[in-house]
Amino acid sequence: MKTNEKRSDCPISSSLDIFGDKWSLLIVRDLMLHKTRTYGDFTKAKEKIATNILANRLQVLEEQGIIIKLPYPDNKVKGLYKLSKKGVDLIPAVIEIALWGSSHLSDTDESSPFIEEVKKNKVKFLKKIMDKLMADDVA
Amino acid sequence: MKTNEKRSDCPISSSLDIFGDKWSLLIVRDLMLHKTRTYGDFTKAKEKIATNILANRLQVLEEQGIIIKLPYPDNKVKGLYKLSKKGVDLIPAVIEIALWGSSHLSDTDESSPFIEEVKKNKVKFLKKIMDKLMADDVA
DNA sequence: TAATATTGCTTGCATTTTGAAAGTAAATAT
DNA sequence: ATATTTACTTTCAAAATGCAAGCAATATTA
Repeated sequence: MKTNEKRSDCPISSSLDIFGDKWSLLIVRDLMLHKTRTYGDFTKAKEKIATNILANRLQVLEEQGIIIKLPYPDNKVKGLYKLSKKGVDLIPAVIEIALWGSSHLSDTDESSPFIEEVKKNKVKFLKKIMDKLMADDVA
Repeated sequence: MKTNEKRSDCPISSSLDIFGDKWSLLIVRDLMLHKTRTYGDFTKAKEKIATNILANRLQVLEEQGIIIKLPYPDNKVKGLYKLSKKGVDLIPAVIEIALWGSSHLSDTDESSPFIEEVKKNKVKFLKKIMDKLMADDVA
């Protein structure tokens, strides 16, 4: 993976240079909805990411300062991944993608609890979830 | 390209199944900023998309109902691509990505005229650009 | 304490996607 | 009538993806 090549100075293009793939934003999604996750938690997500891809995406997202890896309390094998401030700031984009999918794609999980809440009051939901994720010492 | 395989019922995952790559949203970007574009216009964008990839993405986006191909007036060779309603509805997501890139990535084109306008008043900008794109008979 | 299981990866290899370059057919311009 | 433009398609090498197995460092269980 060549993560250091920018195709242009366009902020959209440069963003997609980092997370323009089918997996990166799903990692952000899982961290957004669960606050922290271990490596094993990610592998248990229903989309079934391959472990080599997961390891690569976690590394890229960490290099880019979007996620942070912390030690797991009282366990030297496990690690805890969480969103950084830069990662939390990606949530509005992820939410817009979720809203689009939920209103334009069939057979998507419309009844997902967070989608309903977002539709009811997007600003309130965003504030709530971003505040929660930023609550503890985020870099 | 297998565009018909859904990894899960999650609206984020299903959205990324369609446009989770480095090019699709750049096509949406160009249509958002220029209203309509020909095939040749897309190839002239600064990111230099390969023509085989462009042809494939245009086909997928059309199949998915995100873009519409219209005949070019008085010319049987050219075509005109434009966003459908479903495509216009992707603009909020694209804008959030642009805002994120613009505030978190260095060397992005901060001074791009539309980014400044979005930062000044996002809701107003969105309304203006979406209204404009929806003005003429959008499917 | 010794054997077993868990965790977070890495490796090998086949398949799929991407990307650069060249090619092509239809239509338009000269 | 010839040259050029337009919108692709084809070819082939390189890179990314995905599946399965492997592995070393803990942690748990007997």
